[in-house]
Amino acid sequence: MVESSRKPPSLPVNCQECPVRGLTLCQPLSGDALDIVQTFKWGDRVLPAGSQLFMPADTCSELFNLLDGWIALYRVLNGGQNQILDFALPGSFLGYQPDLQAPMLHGAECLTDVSVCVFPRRQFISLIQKHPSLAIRLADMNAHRAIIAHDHLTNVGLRTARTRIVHLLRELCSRMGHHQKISSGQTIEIPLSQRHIGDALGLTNVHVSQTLSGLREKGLLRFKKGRLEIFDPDRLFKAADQDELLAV
Amino acid sequence: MVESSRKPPSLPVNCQECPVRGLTLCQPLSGDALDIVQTFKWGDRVLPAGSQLFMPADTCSELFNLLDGWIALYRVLNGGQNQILDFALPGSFLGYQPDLQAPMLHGAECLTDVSVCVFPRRQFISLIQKHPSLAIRLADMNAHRAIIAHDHLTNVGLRTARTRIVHLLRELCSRMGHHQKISSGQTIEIPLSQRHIGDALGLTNVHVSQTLSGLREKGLLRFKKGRLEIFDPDRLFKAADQDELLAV
DNA sequence: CGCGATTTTGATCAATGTCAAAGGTGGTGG
DNA sequence: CCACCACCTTTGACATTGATCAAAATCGCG
Repeated sequence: MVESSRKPPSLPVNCQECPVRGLTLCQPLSGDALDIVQTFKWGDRVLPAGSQLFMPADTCSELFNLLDGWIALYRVLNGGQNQILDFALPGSFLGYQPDLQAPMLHGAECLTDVSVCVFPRRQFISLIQKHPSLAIRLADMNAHRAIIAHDHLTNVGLRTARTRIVHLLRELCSRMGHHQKISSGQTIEIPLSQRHIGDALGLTNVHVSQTLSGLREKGLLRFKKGRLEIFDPDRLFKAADQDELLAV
Repeated sequence: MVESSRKPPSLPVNCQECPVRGLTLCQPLSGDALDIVQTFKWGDRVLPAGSQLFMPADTCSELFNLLDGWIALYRVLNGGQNQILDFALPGSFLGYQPDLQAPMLHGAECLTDVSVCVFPRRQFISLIQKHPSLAIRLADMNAHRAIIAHDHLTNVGLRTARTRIVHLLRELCSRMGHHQKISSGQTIEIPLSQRHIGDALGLTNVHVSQTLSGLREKGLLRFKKGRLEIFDPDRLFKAADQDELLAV
């Protein structure tokens, strides 16, 4: 399931012309410091849709900057149930946890073909020690992850299936850069299956399907094969903002 | 609702004898650097149970180290619904978000009498720029917050009311330092009302009450007036670990 | 003693899960 | 080109969880 519109950057990637410079960890670095990071990084890697960048409980010797593609971060319980914690978009910094030696607490599954830039885990602490602006940037990115997790938690804890789905889709649109008004009938590529949506929101795929049908029949949106079409953004998002007022 | 066993530290607090040194942001600092932080901090503050350290949308000129007491971090939706995002225990660093000038995204309500150590927000960035170990510590604490949020999300997204409650209580016990085996009949102070539990887990207070009754009738635990009594820790936690096997 | 907040209980209802089956879709190999 | 297969989506019937509403009981506190 590769998106036609997505063209992977040519590898290896030079930091100076990194396609996600302004979004990543490296964002605060000036020209010289960027060169240092350039020598620090191990290289780049491409993975096909459906593969795993790392799995829960892996001991991982690398850290990653997501250059291109979508990745789902998830946990699994003993019972086999799956919770998607977050969707990582280009610019995300992946694999960092407080204890860098500890096994990973979550997995990372590629939703599309993906390319990443690879850092060695070992020397990472000394790198950010030498570049305090990186450490601060890292603190900010982690704080941002916590905020996104809190959004997500609020969505799952407080809202009904219908508004959960609408809020998730809106957040993804906004994180893709569609902040400005979405025009009626606009279509946006969101490379998720209904199962992914359900796993993110604590719903079954069946119920997601039924709920999406309802939204489609009301003329609000259509979600088909990774393609989101928004018919009535005003009504849709105003209702979602006033929360819970998407009633019948 | 003040806990009898809790005695607030005498104020003002000297950093060298800080009661939560090893847990806070300041943990990596040596003697000299600690003195610098000592001069940096504005002072200490005591708040009564039920008061708000800050509220959602506040523009806040301070940052806080929680010295003593419990605080609930929460969000509210337009509809007035309340989601508790996390419970802050002594050592938590409160108020940091990526944009330090932006209005707070969540509120902080004191669950007990509380004492905090207060930092000025303005010069905070320059402080951590001068002390990279602080920046790294901050990154770690933020990563840890994200992990806790992911635990919480998984709990709410995947589990049934009964296991949600058990897992929450266990996590709180563990964060209070009761890692080691909990003995049968042991009682632990958890200063929450059933409403708080519900607000954290996306359940109504009514359903929390009914579920706790069920657990009590099964001889597993009792939760009464902020006092958790665990009768059968083995059965309780083994079942909770195998997830969902707390059936009837 | 009396008041407000919290907890308990019971009855009913709505939202969501579970199960089962059928239809779509894309990919693969003959 | 077709046949087949795996996975995803849709639909319907039914079961279950948890919400809602209401009222009584309990607790903390002045």
